[in-house]
Amino acid sequence: MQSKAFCNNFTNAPMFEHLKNKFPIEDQKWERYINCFNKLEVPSKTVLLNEGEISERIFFIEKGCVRCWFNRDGKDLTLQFFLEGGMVASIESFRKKIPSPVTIETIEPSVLWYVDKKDMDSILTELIEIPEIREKFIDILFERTFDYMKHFVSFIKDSPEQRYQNILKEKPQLIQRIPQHYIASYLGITSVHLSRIKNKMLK
Amino acid sequence: MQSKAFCNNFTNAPMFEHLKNKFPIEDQKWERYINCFNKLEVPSKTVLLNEGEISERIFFIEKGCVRCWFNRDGKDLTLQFFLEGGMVASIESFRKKIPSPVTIETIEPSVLWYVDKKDMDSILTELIEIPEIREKFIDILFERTFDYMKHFVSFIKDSPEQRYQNILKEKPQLIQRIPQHYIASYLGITSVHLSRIKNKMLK
DNA sequence: GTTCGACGATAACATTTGTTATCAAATGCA
DNA sequence: TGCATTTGATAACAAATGTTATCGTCGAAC
Repeated sequence: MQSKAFCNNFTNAPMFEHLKNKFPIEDQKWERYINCFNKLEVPSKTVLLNEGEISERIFFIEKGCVRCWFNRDGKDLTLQFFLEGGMVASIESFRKKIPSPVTIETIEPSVLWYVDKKDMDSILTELIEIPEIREKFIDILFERTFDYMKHFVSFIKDSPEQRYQNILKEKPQLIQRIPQHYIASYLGITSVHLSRIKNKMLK
Repeated sequence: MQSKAFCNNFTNAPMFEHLKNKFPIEDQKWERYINCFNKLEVPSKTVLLNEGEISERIFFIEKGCVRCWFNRDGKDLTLQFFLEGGMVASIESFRKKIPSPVTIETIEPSVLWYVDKKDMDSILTELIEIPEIREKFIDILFERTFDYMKHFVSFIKDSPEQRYQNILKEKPQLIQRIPQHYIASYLGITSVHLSRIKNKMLK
């Protein structure tokens, strides 16, 4: 009884509307899967995974913002941001059970749902047999890879100023919501230099 | 008759020993697949795919060395090198039938085998149904992604000098075989700067 | 053998970017 | 409200890296 109420509660969350649209799977299966999702409401600066730990959970973001970063000689280097609708884990650590190269941390008060690795593995094992879903997963994998490549290529072909303008054009929500020193770290420059760039762009 | 001789000829190539070890598939299937491979012997500086073209072939390297690069304001930016045993295509272009962001070019006289996209697609469609092979493909996909991430992370966390030393340690064959200005372009610096780095390291 | 082009080293100078320090404004919290 | 912390701007100086030009060597093509 309690489990059923639990389940209905989850089913109504916006997160699942989003997922159900993305993965059209029979309702019956969804009910089973939804029991593997755990809600987490956390304040800003909550660490979801520490650099060096092994990733045991994958997080789905219903509300808020998450940052992946690592430490290098005391400096804070940002690899990625995730917003509403995003799915985040240290995928290398999650897949290969090796220590995570990155820390995953909220930068806004956030509403998250997580799935434990063992649950996620069994869901995936089941779903991968369905050709349409399999195709979708492979697509997602490719898209992730292409995204990394794109970000990487932008590092070697564009100046920091151009990279900033790319973000302004393609992901303006990031500029609006994320503190500037994190943006600078994401662009691979110091916050002082980003200040200079913004100043120069005004003139 | 001719087709059979052709096939036997191919079967003996070192390339296929390598592939057969990597993908243990029944001999019968291999015979069919091997007919889709076409041998290509080319001199240095042969363009296999031009920036802007749509990738229609995937190349397997039996002997030689291949470079992926693109042009930015007349400058030559290198993304990757491939040596013997490597498999190269503009994967984004190959998968999505979009113009390739990179040029693919030999930098040594090379012996290659290529497979046309339509053949590769049908081979993959067949093989993806075999769970072990499917797992292997997904592994390969992940590994590619992790490689890109690693290379990318090294760009944001290491100095050019450290990146050069990483290559010296991890891929010394590249330093030995590849002209220095291509190495510089791969490291994201000018050849002048790489000269300075080497000079500094001597002292 | 001669010539031409590719490759690599080096120097002088220019530009970009980082470092450190200081201050002002905004924000969260008691 | 008021204080502490975070965030962002700016200046002065230092270090890293690019640009351009010159020169020497080596190997391939004629």
